[in-house]
Amino acid sequence: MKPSLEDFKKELKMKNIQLSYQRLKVLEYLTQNQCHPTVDKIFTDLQKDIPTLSKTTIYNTLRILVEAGLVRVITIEDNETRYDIIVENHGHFKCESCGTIYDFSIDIDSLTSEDLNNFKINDKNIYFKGICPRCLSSINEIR
Amino acid sequence: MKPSLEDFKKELKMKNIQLSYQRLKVLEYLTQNQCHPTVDKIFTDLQKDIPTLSKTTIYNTLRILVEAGLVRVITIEDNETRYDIIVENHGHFKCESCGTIYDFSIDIDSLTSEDLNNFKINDKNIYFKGICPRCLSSINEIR
DNA sequence: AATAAAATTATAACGATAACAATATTAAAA
DNA sequence: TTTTAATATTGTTATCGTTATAATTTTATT
Repeated sequence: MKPSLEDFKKELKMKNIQLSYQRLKVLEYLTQNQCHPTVDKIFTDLQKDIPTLSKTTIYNTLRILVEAGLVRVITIEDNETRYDIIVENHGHFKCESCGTIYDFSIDIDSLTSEDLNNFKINDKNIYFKGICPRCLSSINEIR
Repeated sequence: MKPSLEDFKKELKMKNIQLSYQRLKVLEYLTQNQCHPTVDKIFTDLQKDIPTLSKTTIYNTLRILVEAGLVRVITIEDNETRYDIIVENHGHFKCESCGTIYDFSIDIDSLTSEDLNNFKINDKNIYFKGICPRCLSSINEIR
């Protein structure tokens, strides 16, 4: 079951996290744009609505949302940190040609290794890299 | 079968990449220290042997080795890029307490998702986060 | 309405990486 | 072997994402 914006609001209230106008907008943005945006993209897009917006606020808000467990950090490339509203476990595929990040379903929970028997696992991440179908077909057109 | 330093040398020769003294030292370092070092760690350690060493050289060398397919970039945290000599497919576990990165064996090749049927997959990565046994036991000692 | 607490903003600082030009080293040609 | 060209290394500077800090504004509390 997909959590709605309302669910997220309730969860923040439960955790005693104030929902300021800016924070609300960031949360709205993340639920409506599940494209794993960077800080810069979020900032640029929201600035159109909130001209006084500061980038620091985006960083602060995201940190708070991550700590509250509503948002997840996606680290695929070292120079671009992306953010994902947490929906369900899934993997990420990054196209090396166009840069788009795709979600894909995969059963992460069942992933285990005997080597980690005595480890406490808090977080599992999977990401693939390659070429997406759109870029594959555009390469074929050129030939 | 584990590739040796000699194997790597041959591979570089085949790819027409000159093996300068600095590059050799980096390669040696990576084969002897499979602890997923950062650029800074490599630089600091090698500087003891090569006082004139420049950090730029480390960056250049690593880029070349990555392009040649001998070294793999490990991106777990966005603020620390790590490097791994490529041995075989395995996952990485980062301890959130002490920061150590552990390898663990896992069958990455068999990981697939129907969602990616039309995608060309070049690279698969798995990393977990949590607490390692050593840190777990030291926490217990305190209690 | 007054006060305290928290959030936002603007600015400056920081650190990792990349760009650049100058120097040193290696490889190739004479 | 000497000369020349190509490549690698070095040191410096620039860039960019992120964080720290202080001032201002907004929100909550009395």
